[in-house]
Amino acid sequence: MTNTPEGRVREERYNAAEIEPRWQRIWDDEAAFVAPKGNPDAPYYVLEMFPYPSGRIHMGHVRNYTQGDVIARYKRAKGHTVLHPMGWDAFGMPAENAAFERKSHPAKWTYANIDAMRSQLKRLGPAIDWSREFATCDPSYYGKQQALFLEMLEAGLVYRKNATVNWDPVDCTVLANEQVIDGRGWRSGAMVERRELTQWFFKITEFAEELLDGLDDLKNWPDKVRLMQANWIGRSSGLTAQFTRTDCDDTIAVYTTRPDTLYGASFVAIAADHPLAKSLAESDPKVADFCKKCAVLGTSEEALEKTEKRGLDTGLSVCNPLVPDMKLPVYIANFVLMDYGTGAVFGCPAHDQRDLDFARKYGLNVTPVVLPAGADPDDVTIDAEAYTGPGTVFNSGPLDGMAVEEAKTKAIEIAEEKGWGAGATTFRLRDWGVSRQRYWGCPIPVVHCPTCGVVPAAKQDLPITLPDDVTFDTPGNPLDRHPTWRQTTCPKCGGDALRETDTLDTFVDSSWYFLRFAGLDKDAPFDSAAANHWMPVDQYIGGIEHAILHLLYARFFTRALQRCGLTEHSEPFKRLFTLGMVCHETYQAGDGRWVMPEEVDKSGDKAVLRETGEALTVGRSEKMSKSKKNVIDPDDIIAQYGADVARWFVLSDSPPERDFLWSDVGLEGSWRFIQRVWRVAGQCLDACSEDISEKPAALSDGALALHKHTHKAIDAVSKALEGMQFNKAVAAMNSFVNGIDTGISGDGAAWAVREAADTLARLIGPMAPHLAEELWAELGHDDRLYRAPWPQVDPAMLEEDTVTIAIQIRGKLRDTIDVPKDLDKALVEERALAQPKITAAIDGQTVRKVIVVPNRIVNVVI
RNA sequence: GCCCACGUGGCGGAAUUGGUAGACGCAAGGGACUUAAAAUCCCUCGAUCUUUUUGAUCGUGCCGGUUCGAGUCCGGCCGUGGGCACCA
Repeated sequence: MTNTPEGRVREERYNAAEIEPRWQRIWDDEAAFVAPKGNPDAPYYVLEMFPYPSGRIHMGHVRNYTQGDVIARYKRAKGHTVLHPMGWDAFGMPAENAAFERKSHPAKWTYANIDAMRSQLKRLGPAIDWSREFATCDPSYYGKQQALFLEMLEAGLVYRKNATVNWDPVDCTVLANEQVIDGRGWRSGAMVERRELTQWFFKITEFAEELLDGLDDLKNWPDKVRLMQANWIGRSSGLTAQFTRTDCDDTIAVYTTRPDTLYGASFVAIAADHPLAKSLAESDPKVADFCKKCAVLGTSEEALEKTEKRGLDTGLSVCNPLVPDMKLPVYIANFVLMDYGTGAVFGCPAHDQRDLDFARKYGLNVTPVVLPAGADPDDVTIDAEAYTGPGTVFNSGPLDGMAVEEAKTKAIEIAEEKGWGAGATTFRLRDWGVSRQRYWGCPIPVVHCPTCGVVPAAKQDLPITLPDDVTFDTPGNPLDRHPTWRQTTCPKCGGDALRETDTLDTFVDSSWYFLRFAGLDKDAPFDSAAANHWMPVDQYIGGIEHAILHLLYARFFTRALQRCGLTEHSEPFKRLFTLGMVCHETYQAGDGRWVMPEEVDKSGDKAVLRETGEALTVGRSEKMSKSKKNVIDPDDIIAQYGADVARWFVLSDSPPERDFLWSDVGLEGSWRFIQRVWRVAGQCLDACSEDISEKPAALSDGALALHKHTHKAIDAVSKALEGMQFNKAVAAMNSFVNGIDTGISGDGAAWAVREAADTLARLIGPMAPHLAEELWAELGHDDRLYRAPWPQVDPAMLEEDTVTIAIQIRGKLRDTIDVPKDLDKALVEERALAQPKITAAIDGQTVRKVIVVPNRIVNVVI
């Protein structure tokens, strides 16, 4: 028992239930984490991807927000002024589904979820600036988003065109890809059709080049994310060529990245929604039928690509423009995408696997035109595998003898000279369709006027708010059915007009929220000066599942708003860290229903339902999800062990970028560690001195050893936190605490113990902040730990004067020796070869070579 | 199908980025303390063989390669996960 400075009696155990809420109140009362207005020095913006308010916080959130919090607290200790806000990505389908299932309004459901999740989150004690909190479904947010939409419309970055959607013919509603299961609507079970609607698009393709080139400057993004984005944008260079029909003068524009293989062409294929296919379908029922079959797959690329490649011969043929006497049949094919290139391709089966499969299926020619190095031109056969490697072009008239790249350039040159084609750079990236036929989203601020056409809403009419009096008992968009909401007047002519009833894709909501956090403003979408000061986000943290879409859209939005003059930055996120997911095994009862882990009793590999003893099937560990009920509620853990134990645990085991396999047993270990810190700190309090300001002139061996131990811990923990290797920071803290010896004596012993205790509190501060503040107060500090600076390493204390060197013989470890650090290579070699185990192993054989790596290893080659 | 990752003891993982594989933790086993339990502390802990120790061989998903030396680099497989544009 130790008396604390405040006269309280120190408890035997760390009492989370008492200590944690107390510190949370103090932080709150002191507005500890509210970022200052104005332009503070050394700004640091930490942001975790904001959550969708699905109902309850799950361990994935705990992991994400704890990691962001460690960075926020660490950067503050390092002297930064930190902005660490929180909000809610609150529009989306689940709220409408809940409305449909429970007959409650999406807004009510969403705000109730936000309240529940906010209080759960606060129990973790995060250093968040709650004064900037907002939800994207607040009219004060989405109204500003409508203003941004109008800005972008004015800047020519928004337009309308037709696009295909999944149409459920029974429910008469548009379905998300997620709602299409095996080609059927999830509720009606009807076969889904593709249907064309006029929709709003953002011109992201106008930024394709700069979004691609900009990746090179994002040095602190994971390489894999940059690569995925580069592939997604997909720049390719090739040729757009006109293939003239043999029956008339019309041409079909074909895009290819392989103009070098034009002599190997054996067919032309067009998309089922190509204008030519559509016009053929009008007169030919066989074509119409085939096109209709192509349309039942839904709109996802995965579904299209996985389906069997099929084609229909239209009976038409075209001339190969490079080889005028070569006639090619024209097919309609289900694998050609209207959205990419020109919606038409030529097939060269010898050098493209998909084309080869197609040619084999429909009995088309296979003519090799690229010769691999060393192959015999008279003996080239293509069987089941197309040749896609480098080589020399042959069988190809003017291109003969050229290397592939050279032949591509030459073919484009000929096309441009003769006028039947032109070199073209194409992107895989498509414009971003943002229209959604749903209620729970941001209304698109335009008006349809019978006389003026599509007219932007007047800025003074914003926000255009969602009506509250809607019902979800019938499928489809309630805004369409609302008796009065649509009716308005045209901002241009003042006549009767109708509002747009589509709402914006929820990805729009999350494409600029970081700007509003930084420059929260009553009137503007964001205060540009404030946003420019905080932006770009210094550290962005979130799930790897957002590697492409969310991150690309946010990058696009930032550039688009820069063009509109609203921000000076072109990239939103300076440093990105992507997290793995939290997984748990699943439990399923005989009737197929899923069972929550808390209802299960497990012994070995067997699991039973606790209440009834019914046997359960144990499934593999996968991403925690509501649908499979394999979720752990953090509230139970916080109630039982406390927030710091929960935080410590999610930081401890897996490296953050890897998936985290949940296990309850690990929690006990974290609990023991927190208790251990409490006990060791208590021992320190008994043995330490009050005054730490002056380092004593002399230190006993024990004091010096502890002093060194402390500085090694500072070094290890700092490096781990800088690299976001929280599991390594935890390991370093374990070693530190294990090695704090309070039983030392002699010169400076009390000082060294005091230094260790202070350092202990500071180093665990970012990870276990409640415990750390409590220890800091116990140590008699007047000020708060959250305002205390990070400890500094004395580099001299990290030096060792001896090193252990491994001695290998032909790469196999035979012995180790301790030598003075930086000992001369020749001396190291001499000593190594003199070791009895080494002489015995060499056993008189000739030593051919000795490799000496300073301070590390000696390898003897015999 | 395409793009991107990942794969190390019973388990989570570490390995100074090509240099002693298994740090740290969990689980397990043994012991101390205790009337007992909890808590705490100490010891053992990749596999096989051998041995009192010493030691030997194998070992980082599989097959091959580069190197004095490979968990790390290269090529080819297998498996798992993420994304595929209307899930967020």
